[in-house]
Amino acid sequence: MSTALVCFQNDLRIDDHPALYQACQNHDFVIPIYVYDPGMGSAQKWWVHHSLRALQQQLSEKGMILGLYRGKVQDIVMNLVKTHGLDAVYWNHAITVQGKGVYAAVAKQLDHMGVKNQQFNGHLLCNPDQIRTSTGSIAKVFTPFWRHCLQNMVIPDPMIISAKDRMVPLVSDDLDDWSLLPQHPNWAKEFDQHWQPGVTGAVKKLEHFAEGGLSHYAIRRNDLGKEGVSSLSPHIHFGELSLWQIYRRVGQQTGADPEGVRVFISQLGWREFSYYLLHHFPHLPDQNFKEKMNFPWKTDETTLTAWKKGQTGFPIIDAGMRQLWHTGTMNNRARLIVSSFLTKNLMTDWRVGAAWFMDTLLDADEANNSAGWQWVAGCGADAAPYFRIFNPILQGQKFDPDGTYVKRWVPELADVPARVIHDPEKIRASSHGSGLFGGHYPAPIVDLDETRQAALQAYKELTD
DNA sequence: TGAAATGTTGGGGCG
DNA sequence: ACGCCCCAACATTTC
Repeated sequence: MSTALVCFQNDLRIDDHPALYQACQNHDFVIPIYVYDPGMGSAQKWWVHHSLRALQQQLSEKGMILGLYRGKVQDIVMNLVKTHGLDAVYWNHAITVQGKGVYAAVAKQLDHMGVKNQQFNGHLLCNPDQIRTSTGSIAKVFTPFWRHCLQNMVIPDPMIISAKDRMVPLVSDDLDDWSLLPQHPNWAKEFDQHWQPGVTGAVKKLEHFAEGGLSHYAIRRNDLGKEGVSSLSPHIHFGELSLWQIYRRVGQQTGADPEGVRVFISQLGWREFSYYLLHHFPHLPDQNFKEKMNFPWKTDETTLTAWKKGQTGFPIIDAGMRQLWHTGTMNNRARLIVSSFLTKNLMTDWRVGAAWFMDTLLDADEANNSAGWQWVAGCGADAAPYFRIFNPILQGQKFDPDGTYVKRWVPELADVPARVIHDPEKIRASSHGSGLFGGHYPAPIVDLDETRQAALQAYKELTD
């Protein structure tokens, strides 16, 4: 009789889980474990609590009991291996910089002890070591990278595990003891109106999107007032859906507009590109990808706090930041607008914005978040040119023309006509302006034109 | 996955 | 009738 350990990370599913699948194929008993990382963002702690509950249930139905542990992964794994005489340890490749280091050490020690250990790709569509440009260098531009991926991609058949014989539970933590849910105050109280963590909720979202929004995705993804996006990102981040499952599902959707499918799949491509960059440049989260773009960042706690709280006086910015606070997510277009505003109009270091997103976004992801912020700040791979500065008024008028998005998240402006709602000056001049500014909605915290010119000047001096 | 400044064109008002 | 000017509307360039 042989027993294997399977280490779960952000792959909280049981199907299309290569490590779990192999363990179940090769061994009589399988012990799945999850080790908690207290460095996780606050919003994600809420998610992972519920997702682990769901995973426990799913594993239990297959005869497996999820062990929950805190502490150093290496100590925990070695202790289990020695105490229970385990025959093998399996896991999907770690995808964070820290996780890679941790698991490399685990593999080394297991090798040293002569304990079988195997790692699998559970998170990516392509092996990042196999994608190169035609000259053999690391790809730094999205389009050729993604074309190469699409050509090399192999989507495996579904990996479905069968039930194992039930084991006696190991001594492990109780999920409730981790106190992952916020109390006093419970700022996550609205989250469950928007989200159902775990595979069941993930599949519901995938089905809903494939049958509905997918066809119109190419256009509506930018439409802030409509539910045009898939909202799958937290489920993808925690690995409740495999990329292969998503890829298969959208490909099978009959009658879907091929352009919608193509654009949606290309979003998986941007994720893939971010992971590729992080794999080859482990400093992506803390250093400029383009080293020379070391902007003269400013530190201003007052404007930073206004940005975080959605009190900048620019309706589209405030709507985005409040959507983030209330729901743990933000429309991608809105992310571009608020991050351009923070880095360019407020001249705030992109790492400061990235840290706030890591703490508040349910889908916060080291690779995507770092690559995205660097892209906006102009120091990333295939980045927006430094002079591309979004005007929040124009962006609002363009992508939220009837003001639906602003009115939903900034209720102070609910009665302001759509014609003026994105422009603070026009609101002030309208009959609704009196009493609004300086009252319960803030006046703009910066002058758009001045800050734009200042940013251009600062960026220009970098290149001189 | 920009915005603003600058350049060009063409219709219409007007002397 | 004709040239001139104005200025949208659109295109191009620049940041």
